[in-house]
Amino acid sequence: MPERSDLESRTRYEPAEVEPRIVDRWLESGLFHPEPEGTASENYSIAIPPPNVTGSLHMGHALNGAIQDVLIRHHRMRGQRTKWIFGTDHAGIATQTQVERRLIEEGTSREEIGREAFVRRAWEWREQYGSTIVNQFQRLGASADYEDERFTFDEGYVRAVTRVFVELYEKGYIYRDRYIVNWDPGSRSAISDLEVEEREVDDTLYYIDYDLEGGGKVTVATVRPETMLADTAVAVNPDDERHHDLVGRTAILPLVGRRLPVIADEFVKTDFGTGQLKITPGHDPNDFEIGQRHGLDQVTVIGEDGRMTEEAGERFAGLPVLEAREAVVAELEAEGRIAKREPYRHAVPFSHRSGERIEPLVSLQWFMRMEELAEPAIRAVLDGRVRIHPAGQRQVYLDWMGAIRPWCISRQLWWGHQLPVWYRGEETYVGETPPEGEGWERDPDVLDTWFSSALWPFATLGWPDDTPQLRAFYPTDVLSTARDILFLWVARMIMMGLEFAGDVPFEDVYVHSVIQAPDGRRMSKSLGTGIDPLDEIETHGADAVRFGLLAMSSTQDVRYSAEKIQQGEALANKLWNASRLILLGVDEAARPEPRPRTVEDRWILGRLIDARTQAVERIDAFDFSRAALGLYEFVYGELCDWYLELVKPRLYEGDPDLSATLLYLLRETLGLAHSVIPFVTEEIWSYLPGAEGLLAGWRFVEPDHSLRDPRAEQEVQRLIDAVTALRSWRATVRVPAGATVPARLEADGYDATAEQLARLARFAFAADSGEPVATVPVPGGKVQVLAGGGFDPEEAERRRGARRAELEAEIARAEGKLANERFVERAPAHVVEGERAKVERLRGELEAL
RNA sequence: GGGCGGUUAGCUCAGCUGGCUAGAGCGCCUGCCUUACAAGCAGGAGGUCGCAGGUUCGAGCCCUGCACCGCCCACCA
Repeated sequence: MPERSDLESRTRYEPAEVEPRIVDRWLESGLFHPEPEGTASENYSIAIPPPNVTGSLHMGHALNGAIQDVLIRHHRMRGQRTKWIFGTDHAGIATQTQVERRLIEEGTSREEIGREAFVRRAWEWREQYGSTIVNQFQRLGASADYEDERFTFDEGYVRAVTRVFVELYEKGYIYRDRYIVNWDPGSRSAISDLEVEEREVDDTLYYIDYDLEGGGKVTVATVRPETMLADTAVAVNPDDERHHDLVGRTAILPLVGRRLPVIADEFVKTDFGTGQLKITPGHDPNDFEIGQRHGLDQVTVIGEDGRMTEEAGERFAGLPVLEAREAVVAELEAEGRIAKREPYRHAVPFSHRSGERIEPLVSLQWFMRMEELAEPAIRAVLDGRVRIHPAGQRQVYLDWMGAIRPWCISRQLWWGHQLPVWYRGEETYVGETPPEGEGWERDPDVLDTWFSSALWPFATLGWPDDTPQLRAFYPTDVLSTARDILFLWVARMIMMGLEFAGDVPFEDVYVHSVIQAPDGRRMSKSLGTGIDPLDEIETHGADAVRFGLLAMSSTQDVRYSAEKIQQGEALANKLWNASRLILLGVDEAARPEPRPRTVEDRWILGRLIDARTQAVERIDAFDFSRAALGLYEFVYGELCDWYLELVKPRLYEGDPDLSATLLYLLRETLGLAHSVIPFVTEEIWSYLPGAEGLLAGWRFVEPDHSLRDPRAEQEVQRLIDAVTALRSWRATVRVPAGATVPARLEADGYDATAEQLARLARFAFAADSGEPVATVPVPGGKVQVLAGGGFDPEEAERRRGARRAELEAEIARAEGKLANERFVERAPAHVVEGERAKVERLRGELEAL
């Protein structure tokens, strides 16, 4: 049990000491693991975007973790049965690449040790590193259901993946085809369009002459001369008058001698190059389609190993692509066929995974047709069953879904869900269990990682079985994620959820900011711009990092702000020290209970209700920045700066009602702040008299609106404004900080607060009728400063003059408005009224001066 | 090429459906070790809201054009 002496000695909150033991207490409590009872509509659930099993926490995880945890803790404290579905993704390419790298370091390779041994190594890798990211989420304070952790290779999960594949195959959506794909030489696998990124590259554009049969020539432009070996046609635009006569003729492919028909196709641009285009259906996606339109042959001269094939001819076979390019150019040069070369900068596809340049090639792969699944997923967003925030992302989703293309789902990897497909001669078998009979061979390919991820919200809950978990937590409530996987993952979850789980997978999609480096560049390890959230947690505390990230977050991308983290750190420390003041000062027997006795008591109870109401609204609206900053404002600007200062004398005297009120305020504030800064609030909770169990498991009660007292709130606001005015005056006229200023209060509305005003501003009010030496306007009147208080009369005069000028200018402005008939006529009454009231107020102040 | 978002204090950002003298944090200046916190407290300076037009009684906010910056999508070799 915490000791009072600890509170006395710990004048500074030390997150690094506190947070790890709080994590342990939470995990031991079982609070994060709900029993699957009730219905999904009454419960609250979120499925985490599963991090890569061997990954580690980056800033995006930290932000998204903070966001989801705020939602989860908030709803848990509002009394809902709450489940944060947690687990990890096998992350096909990423994990396989890491394991392969290790093998190469050991002087071997995946080919050398074979598939079985490789998969075993990958599992070992997972055993070794799989807990890292889990511990890191725990360190962040994420209150996920770790007792029910899922992995995309869990037995049940694999069953779900297989079931979905087989059903989609049986429906005819999944098919095998020979088609041009994005071949990633780095991972030696096909990848989907979404895993390709364009990068600007400096290339050379070569102009090559091809002879025409019967005389003449065509000149084609290309950045990849080596692919000419696979040309099967030359094309011109049908409307290009320069080349009309060429259509139907035959060109001779240099170095190879193949006869190439000259065809007409709309794709060819008349204003690029020569308007004559070499057609290479085997190695260019556009040419592939042109080839299909015209029934051209596909020749493959580049193999999956990135080297030229036998078909390239014996001079080139076996050469890596770049060497082949040089060799081809050299031979063309020797034949005098390079008409021109020019430097050329253009966008080229690269693998998002391996970073290598994509090699488009024709390959036999499994594809999934998407239109049928997209249609209901579009409708779900259009009719609001799924709401996407911010709204701009909704249109992006709809546009992409409306133009959806087939998805290449097979990957030539070993770490993944192997296709449930077997072949025997010409026969193909697809099923959840292996086929009967001899001689079947299983397709070696695995599924795109995103295929299994698409099932995450329901496969984690036990689908395809009808489980209590599914009934209690599907559909989930919110999916929070980064923009870059809106198509890759979110859209596919919606499609799969509707098709297989019979409902949308979540009702709200929150697309959060991308946190950029402080200089605006992308945060990345390779650029050296990455900031490790765990380092930040170590130095500033998880509360600070959570607060800072939430305060930074926005509907657009934001730069990482060290100041916001420090603001969070300051808030945690402030709350800790405010709690020390309260806990060390209250009666030992006191228990939390609102017992307002004074105007400031009534005022702060009203402020608390407002703070709480706003927090709920903001969190419900996914406005995390304002939720965090609003909390800061309440704790600093209202509770600490004013209320605690106001009640200190009563606290030192020992007022039992105040003790009860203070403990109540502290308890409610801890509850209010907990979802944002869970650690420091939990730590303080452990010292709070009358607090039972863990704050993480505490249930909010609805605010008691009968505690509101608008008049008291007004009086205290007036007091605050007056104190501020007097402090400002004494600072500018150089009253010594410790001095008390003798004065007479000539203002209304301070019956209950005059004493406080004098104390906080260090003035002494007397009924003295002496001649004032200076006047300070305060709301409702003025304070007449009497002789005896030392101040700088010149400064006082300067201040008075400056203020007078300000007031006159503002009064003139407002009166100008009011003199404008059209304003009085057309502006809403309350605006006009407000303007009149302003003039009156400012005139009052001017007169007081 | 198409689309989306941005440009507000020295820095990072708020500013909701147009309406008090445009705000916050940090930084800066001044003063205070006031028995919760000096990583604190109090006070202060600092902004022609990217540019040019327009609508309106009234524009940081709405409209048009322009200039930069960022992101997404897209099949010019």
